[in-house]
Amino acid sequence: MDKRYFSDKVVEWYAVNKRDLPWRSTRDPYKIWLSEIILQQTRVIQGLPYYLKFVEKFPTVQALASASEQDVLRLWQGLGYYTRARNLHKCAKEVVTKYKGAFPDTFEELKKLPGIGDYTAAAIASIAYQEKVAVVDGNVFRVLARIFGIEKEINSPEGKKHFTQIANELITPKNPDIHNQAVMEFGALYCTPVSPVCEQCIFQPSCFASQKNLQAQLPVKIKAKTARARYFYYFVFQKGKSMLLKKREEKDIWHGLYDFHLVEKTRTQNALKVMAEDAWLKKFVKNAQVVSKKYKHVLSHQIIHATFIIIKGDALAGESENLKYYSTKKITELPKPVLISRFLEDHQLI
DNA sequence: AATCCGGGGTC
DNA sequence: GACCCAGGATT
Repeated sequence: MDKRYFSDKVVEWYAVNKRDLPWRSTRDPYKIWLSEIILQQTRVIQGLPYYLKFVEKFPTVQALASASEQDVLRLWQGLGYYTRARNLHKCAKEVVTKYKGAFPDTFEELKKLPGIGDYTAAAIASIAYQEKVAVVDGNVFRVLARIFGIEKEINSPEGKKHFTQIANELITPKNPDIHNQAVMEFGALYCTPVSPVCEQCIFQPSCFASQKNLQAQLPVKIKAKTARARYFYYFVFQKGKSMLLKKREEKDIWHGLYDFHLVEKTRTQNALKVMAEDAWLKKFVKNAQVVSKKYKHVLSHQIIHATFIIIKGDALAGESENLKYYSTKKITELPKPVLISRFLEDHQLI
């Protein structure tokens, strides 16, 4: 397919078919940045309520910068990839302190900020400042691979470089923002990962993948390794209307979020045996009233098998800095992994 | 260059 | 329940 034909047609298609989304009716770089961070690896339908919450609570970059990381994480709760939230906050603070509250207006300068990589820098530079730089996200990979029959792997450095070059050859000097959004929207609404709507697609007659029936084979990617299994034993100490919570500070999943005292094993074990083997926990075995409940939590690269053991009664004496009792009311205000939230709700503990 | 971070959707 | 999606940071 001719490149110019594609660019013209996809922009025409966008004018008619684009969704009406709140971040598309603003020129505020702050709101455009916020939407782009939220939409990383996240569908519009899932990210939209979070965007609205953030704009309402933090209408400006200054408001976000002066918030605590706790508040930002709590508002982010449930979205996943929590590094995005920590970098969001960090970035807001940098914009205020290093750029006097105004986002930098070039691709290269934007990339220096935390949480802003190639894709997000291109999105902000083009959408907020009309810089002629192509965005290359999952939608772009897919649309270009299928329509032009590009069989390079999208998750290799060479492949990524190749797609970036093609995307930048396609982009029109006039309205690069519209062109970028058009390709992504087309990928999100028509040229979808599974079951693309080729029958109604304007490019169907000249689409490489459609002609050769290779929609399911394109784009090509190196397949990921299988997830590793982890076994978490959570000990839920209840003292009246309080529970013992720990802030996760180690370099691992759920950094900065709160959960219970945790013992990790490499395989399934009896909960009481796990207790007996732990120097600190074993003294609670004899007077513990144990209520056990198992959960499985599937992440991209690991599978968490969690067993929750409730220990009732005023059992604990030694509270430490990152392990202490929180009232039921306070717990609702803390950022927690979904697994913990689900457990607390199931047992009506909050 | 390889690996780590999560949600939800699809079949 | 297995598989898919995929931007940025870290190592």
